[in-house]
Amino acid sequence: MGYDFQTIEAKWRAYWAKNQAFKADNQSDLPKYYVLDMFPYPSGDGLHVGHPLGYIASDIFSRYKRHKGFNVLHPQGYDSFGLPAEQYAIQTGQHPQITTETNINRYREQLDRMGFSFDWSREVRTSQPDYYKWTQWIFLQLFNAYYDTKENKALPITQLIHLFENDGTSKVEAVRDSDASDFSADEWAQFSDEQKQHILLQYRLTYLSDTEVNWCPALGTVLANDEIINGVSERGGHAVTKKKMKQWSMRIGAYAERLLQGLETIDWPEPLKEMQRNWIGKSVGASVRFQIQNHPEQIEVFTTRPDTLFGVTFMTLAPELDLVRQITTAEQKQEVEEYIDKASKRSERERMADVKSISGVFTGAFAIHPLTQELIPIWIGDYVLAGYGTGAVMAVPCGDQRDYDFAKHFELPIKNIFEGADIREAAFTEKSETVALQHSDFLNGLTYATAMKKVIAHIEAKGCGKGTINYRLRDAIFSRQRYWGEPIPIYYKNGLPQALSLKHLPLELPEVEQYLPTPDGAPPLGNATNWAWDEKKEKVVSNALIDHKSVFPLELNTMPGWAGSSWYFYRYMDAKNKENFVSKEAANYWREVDLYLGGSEHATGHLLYSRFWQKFLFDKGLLPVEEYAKKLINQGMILGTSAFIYRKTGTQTYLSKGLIEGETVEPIRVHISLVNSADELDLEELKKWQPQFESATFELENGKCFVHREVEKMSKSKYNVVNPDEICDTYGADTLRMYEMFLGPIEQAKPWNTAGISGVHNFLKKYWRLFYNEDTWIVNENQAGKKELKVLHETIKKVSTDIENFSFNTCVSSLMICVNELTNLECHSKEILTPLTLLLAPFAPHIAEEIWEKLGNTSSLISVPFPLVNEAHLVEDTKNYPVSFNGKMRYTIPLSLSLDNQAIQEAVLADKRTAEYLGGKTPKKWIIVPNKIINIVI
RNA sequence: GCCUCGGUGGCGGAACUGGUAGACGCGCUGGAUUCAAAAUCCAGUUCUUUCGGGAGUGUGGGUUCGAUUCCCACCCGAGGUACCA
Repeated sequence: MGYDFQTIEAKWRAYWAKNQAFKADNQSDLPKYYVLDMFPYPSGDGLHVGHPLGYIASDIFSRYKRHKGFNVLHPQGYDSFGLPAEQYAIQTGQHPQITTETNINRYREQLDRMGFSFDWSREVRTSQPDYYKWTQWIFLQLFNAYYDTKENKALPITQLIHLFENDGTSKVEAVRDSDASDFSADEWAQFSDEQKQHILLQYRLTYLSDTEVNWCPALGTVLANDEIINGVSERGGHAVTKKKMKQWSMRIGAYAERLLQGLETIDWPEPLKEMQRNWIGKSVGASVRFQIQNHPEQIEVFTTRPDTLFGVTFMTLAPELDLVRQITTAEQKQEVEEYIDKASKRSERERMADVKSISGVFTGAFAIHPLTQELIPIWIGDYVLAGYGTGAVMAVPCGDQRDYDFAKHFELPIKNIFEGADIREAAFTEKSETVALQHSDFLNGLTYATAMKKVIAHIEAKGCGKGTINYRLRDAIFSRQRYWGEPIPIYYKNGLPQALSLKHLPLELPEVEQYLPTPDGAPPLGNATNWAWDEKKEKVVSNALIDHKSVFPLELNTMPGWAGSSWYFYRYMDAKNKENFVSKEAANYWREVDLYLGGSEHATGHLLYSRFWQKFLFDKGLLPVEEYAKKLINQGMILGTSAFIYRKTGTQTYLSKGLIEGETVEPIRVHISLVNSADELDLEELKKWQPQFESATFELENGKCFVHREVEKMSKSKYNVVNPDEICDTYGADTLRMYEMFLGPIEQAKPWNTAGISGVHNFLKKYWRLFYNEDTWIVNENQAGKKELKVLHETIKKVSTDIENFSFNTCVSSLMICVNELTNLECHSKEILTPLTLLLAPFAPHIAEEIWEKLGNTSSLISVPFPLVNEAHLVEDTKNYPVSFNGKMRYTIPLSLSLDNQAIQEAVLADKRTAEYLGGKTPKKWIIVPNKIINIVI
C-alpha cells in the first residue's frame, strides 16, 4: 500500500468533524491559549495560496499547544462586508448577500480540506445582522462618549452635559473639535436643544465633519485611492475630482498617546511597532498664531522649531484651505484660483512623492510676525498638506530644507539666524547645541534646548502661542458611500443626528434596486424606499411617511471595512450571545489573544483601529485588558505575478506591451487566467470579463496582445490569485501544508512557485516507508539503538524550539534529515516511530493520525503530550582528540567539552600537526572562541 | 518622496551572540535497479583554474585577527502611505 493521501485525508477530515475534535470550552482546568488568524474577506476567486500561509502556521502552533496541554481557542470567520461584492453587484445586479454566501461556502470547503483545527461552532460573519448588531452598538457607545483628558479616558456624554450644566466649559478638559468655543453654565441653559446637540457633537468620540472624497462623476461613485491611477479611474479612465461631504469621523486622535504607550506593553514585531509610532507621529513643538494684516483672521501654525521663530521670512498655506480664498488679493486672485484647481487634481500621495518640482503662488496677503511685527508674505504651495497640523507652515528657509528650496526658487529672502552656519548651498537643519542663534532678539547666543524653552515661555506670556504636542495621526473617517457595509444606526431630526438604542438594533440593511449612488449623488442607501425612522413606533418605515415630526430620514452612509474587524476577536469568545457583544465570564476567561497571526500590510489600518476600539471598550469597563493581542507575528505575503496591458491616456485604446514606446499610458491589470504562459492575452475572454473592454480598441503586435508581468501582493483586487485546490488534488493537503512552511521563513514575503513541491511530497512518501514496505507493516517492537535515539532526540529538540520560535521552515528540514537518517539506519522501531509521529502531527496531521492509529492507539492523537527531549541521548562521543585540525590554522573543539583557554592551548600545542604548521615559530596570537573555534596567528 | 522589510549557487532557502558560507529541498549530471518506463536508491553539483590555487553573500567604502552578520553611502525589489482588505 502506497501513501494514499486522498483516502487518508478524507477519513480524518470526517473523523474530526464528527467528533467536533477542535471545539474549545469556555471552562477548563487546563491553561488557556488563544490563537487567532486574521479572518479572510471571502472573494469570488476563492481562497488563494497566500491565505493558508498564515493559517497553516497558526494551525501548527495551535496543534502544538494542544499537545502541550493547553485549552486552545482557535476560531475562524469571515470579514464579509467589502467593496468587491458590491462592485460585482453593480455589474451584475446580483445581491451582495448572495455573492458573499456563495463565496463563503467555497472558502469553507477549501479551509476544511486543509485540515485546519478551527472551532467552527464559533464562526462569525461581519455581514450578518446578529454580528453587526454589536458593531452598531459599539458605534453608539462611541457616539455617547467623550474623551476626558484629565482622567485620560472616555467617559459618558451624560457626564459632560452635567459639567456644562454646572460650570459651562470652564471645568471641562476634553478632546473636541478645533472650532469648538467656550461658554458658561448660564449660556448653556439658554441654548436651544439643537444648539446643545450641535455642541455635544463637537465632543463625541464619533462626530460629523466636512471631509473630502474622490468623486468620479462618470462612474457616479466615490473611489478609493486604490482605484485611481495617474489621477483617473482605473475602470474606464474617467476624471476624478475632490468633493466635500459631511461624514462621520472617529476621534482616534484622543487615544494617540495611549496607542503609542501601549506599544511598549505588547510583544509585536519591532518594525510593525515602529510603523505605528511613525504613523501616530508624535512631535513636540509649539503652535504660534500670526495675525493677518488688514483682516480679522489669524493663521495658526504648528512648528517643531519655535526656536527659529526669528528666521521666518514667509508663510505657506495648503492650497485647499478655505482661508486662502478669503485673504487672496484681487490682483492675485486669478493666479491663486488656477493653482488651487491644479493642486486639487493631484492626489496627496503624488504631492508628497514629488519633491523635485517646486511650485507655489503668492496670495498678495501679509501676516504680521508676532514678535517683530514685520510683514511676512503669505504664499500657497502644494508641499504643505491640509491634513497635517493646521495646514499652514511658518517658513524658516535657513533652518528647513523645503522652505530653503522654496525660498531659492521664488527668490524670497533668507535670513541666517545661525551664528557661523554656512547656508549658501543648503539649510542648516541640525538641532545643534554648539551653534548659537543670532539676529533673534532675546534668543541671541542661545542654543537649541535653551532657546526652545525660552521662546515657548515668551510666546505663552505674550498670548500668541503655546508649547504643544502634535500628532500626525488624523481622525479616522468612518462614513462610506457604499451599499455593502453596516448601516450607521443614526437618524436625522432637524438636520441633527439622533442615535438609535440597543433595543432597535440591528438596524438591517435595506433592499435597494441600484447599488450605485443616486443620480443626485447621495449614497446607495438613498435608493432605498424603506429607509425612514418612525420615532413613535420605533421602527423602520417607508420613506413616503417622512413628515419631520415623528418620521425622519435615516443615515445613508455605511461603515468602513475596518468597523467589523475591530472587535471580532471578542465575539469568538462568545459567538452566540444574544444579550451582549461578549459575556463578562467569557471575556474574563479568555481575556486576550495570546498569538495573533496576520500580514504587516495591516500595520497602520486594522491593527491600529482595533487597538483604538479596544482601549475605548476597556475605558467603558466592558473588556478586561487594554491591549487585545499579547503577541503578534506577521506572516510574509505570498506574491503573485500580475499581468498588465496599457491604456493610452484619455482614450479607450489599449496597447500590447511592446508598443508603449513614446506613448503616455496607464498600466491596467488584467486577470491572470486570461493570459497564457507566453504572456499572450485572450482578447475575447477579456471583453467578456469586464464591460469597459467590450467597446475598446486594441493595438496588437503580430495580431497578438502581450502583457507586462510584475510581481506584487497576491490579491483579488490585483487579479493575480492562484488557487490551492489543484495542489490538494495532486499532492494532498499535508504536502501543501508542509510545502508552504518549507518555502521559507514565515515572516518573509515570497513569490509563489510550485517548483519544489515534489520534494516535500517525496518526504511524506519516504516517511510512510518507515512504516510500510509495499503492503507490509514493518514497525517492530525492537529496542532502539543509541544512534537512533540520538537522531530522535536531536530532532525533538530542534522541532520543539523551532516551533516555539515560529521557524517552521527549518523544522521541516529537521524532520527530513531525521527521516533520511532513520532510513539509512534501517530503523523501524516503535520506540522511535511513535514519538516521531507526534513531531509530524502539527505539520501533516492527516498522515500522522493515520499512522498513529496503525501504531495501535485507540484515541486520536490530538491531545497526546508532545515528546520531551532526553538530554542523556544527546551526549557526544568524547573519545576523540579534544581538538580537530581542519587543514589550515583553525581548530574546532567538540561542544560537549568545556576546557579553559590554558588547557586548549596546551592541547593544541601537543598536536603534532600544530608543530608542522608552526614550523618552529611561536604563535603570536591566540583567538579562542569558547566551544567554537581557535585561530592561531603566526 | 516618506515609513517598514528584504537582496546569499541555475532556483526556494540555511548559517544560533562576529567564528569552516551554501544545511535541507528543487533542478541538473552520472550510476544502480528494470525488457523498458515510472518509482526507488547511490554519487556529484557556488564560480573559476595552468588543479598549486584564486574569487565569492546587491554595489562601493569602513571597523575587526576574522564580516552574509556591525557601521556609512548608494542601487534594486516588496508592503504601507489614511475609502482594497
